[in-house]
Formats: sequence, C-alpha cells, structure tokens
Amino acid sequence: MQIGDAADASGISAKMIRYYEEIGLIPSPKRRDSGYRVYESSDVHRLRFIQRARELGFPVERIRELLQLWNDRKRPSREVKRVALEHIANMEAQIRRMRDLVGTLRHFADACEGDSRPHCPILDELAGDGADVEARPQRRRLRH
Amino acid sequence: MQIGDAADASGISAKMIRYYEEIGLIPSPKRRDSGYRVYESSDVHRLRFIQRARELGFPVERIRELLQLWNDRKRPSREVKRVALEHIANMEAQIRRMRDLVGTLRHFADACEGDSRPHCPILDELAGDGADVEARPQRRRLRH
DNA sequence: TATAGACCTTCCCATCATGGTAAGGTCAAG
DNA sequence: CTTGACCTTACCATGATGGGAAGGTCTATA
Repeated sequence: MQIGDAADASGISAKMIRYYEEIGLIPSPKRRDSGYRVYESSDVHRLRFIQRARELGFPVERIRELLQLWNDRKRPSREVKRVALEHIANMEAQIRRMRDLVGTLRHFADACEGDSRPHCPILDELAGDGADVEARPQRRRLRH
Repeated sequence: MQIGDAADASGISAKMIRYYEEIGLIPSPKRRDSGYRVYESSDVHRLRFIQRARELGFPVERIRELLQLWNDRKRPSREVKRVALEHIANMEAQIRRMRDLVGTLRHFADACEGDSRPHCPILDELAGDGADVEARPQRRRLRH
C-alpha cells in the first residue's frame, strides 16, 4: 500500500500523512528501494483514529496523548476521560467567548437602522464615541 | 508621539502597529530624521477603532471595509450593518459547529467510567470499533 | 560632556494545520 | 518504449501575533 492508498483509506491527505510523520505523530513507515513509503493496514487504522480525533476538534498535541493511551492497553480510562473533558472545557470556553461577542455585536446591529442614511451606531461604537482619545503628554522616560 | 505612546494609548502593540502599516490598514506616518515614526492623535483614534473591532472578533479584512465606511461620511448605514451581520452569521456558524462537536464528545465521555480500568468507549469510538479498515486491494491505476 | 539605558529601527523566525507548486524520480499498462 | 499516474523532497503561503538580534537614537543624570 502506498501513500495515496493510505490517504484514500484514511481520509487524510498524503500531504498531511507526511506531515504527521515529520512531527512524530506516526512512525516512519518502511520504504521501497525507490523511496516510496509502504503502509500496512495497521498504519491506516492509526490514521483513521487520528482523523476521527481531528474531526472532533482535538488539536494534534492532544491526539498525541490519545494515541499513547490507545497504545497502552493498561491505561486507566480516567486518563482518557480527563483528556476528553479538558477538550470539552476548552471548546465550551471558546463558545462562551464567541457568544458574548455575538451578543454585544447584535446589540449594536439592532440599534442600526440599516437604511440609506449614514448614521450608524455600530461605527459610533467602534469609534469610541467621545471617549478620551485626546493628545496625551509625551511619554515620560521611566526613571534613571 | 512615538510608536510606544501610540501603542499605550490604543492598546495595540508597537509590533502590530507596524504590521497594520505594512498591510496598508493604516497610512504610513511621518518620520523624524532619525526614522522614528511620529503619530498624531487622529492616528490613535484610528488605532482604537481597529482595536475595538478586533475585540469584537472582526478579521482584519473586514476591518479594512469598516474603516473605509467610517471614512466615507456619506455611506449608507445599510452597508455597515451588512458587514456586521455577516460577521455575526460567521461566528454563529462556528458556534454551531463547536456545539455539535461538544455534544458528540460529551456523549462518548458520559459513556466512559473514568476509573482505573482500561476499558474506554472514547478510545473505542476513535478507533472505529470494528469498522472496515481492512487491507484493500492495491490501488488500481486510473485508465490508460 | 560622557554614559546609561529606555526607546526606536529593520530583518528574520515561529506559531498551527493545511494546501499549493515545482522539479524530478518511479512504476505499470498499453 | 512511451505515457501519465503516482511518488519524492523542498519551498512558500495562510492569519495575527510574539520573540529576538543587531544596531541606531534620544535624553536624564553623574
């Protein structure tokens, strides 16, 4: 099996398979005399694991941990669950941040007529609308 | 006012101010004989606009549009609102994607005992759990 | 006036995961 | 033997940001 077959079978592009090899996420496969990489079905199995984890949004470094746990047949499931829960917490934090942004922005957008007149509270808000952006005294050197 | 003052006043690092100049988001300021950049309070005003837009998650290219609209005193507010609504829609799409991922992943995590035993449905799921990942016939050359 | 040191300049590199391209070698079917 | 699908490595780009090096400028103070 050469790299294109492994790519088709795993859903990971040949380009990314080489990259994962380069960063040590997957072992370097055997080579033919020509230099062509040769993959076994166990390699494809590993690649599919990686692909599913990527689909779930795990960053590559988390996947590195998951692969180690997967290879260790005696791992406590606690550790796997910890990795998963951390990832969930990260995503939820990001979701919260984005929801806040959406809420704020929608507030401004709601206040905007959206017609042909130029007045626009969105721009007013971004412009700071009278906040003190006046000339400040020249920077003063910090001690010495 | 030199770049460090503008950075302090706007909340944008000196590094990023130079970058925004390089990509044409802000005009090149005057220079002293020494080459030092000289900023006016109007420049700081513009930088604060940019900073607020970044805080709201607008990508730089959207901010470029917003700055143009801001400078055009006759723009219809419709156009500003369109940019804002597009950004909201993008963020909401991203939030939806992430919520789906969290839902799926939490489903797996809930099924995992998270104790000292090795059995773990999360890894089982990632591993494909009996999906057909068997050796496939060698790639066949496409016609010719 | 000389020095210290805070500040500025440009240039290059790294991030993260991915895609693109180019130049060149390999392989199998016709 | 030719064709062309496939492989190899090496480099560049993304978006927005930070880090650092090497070197020049400015000003307060000894």
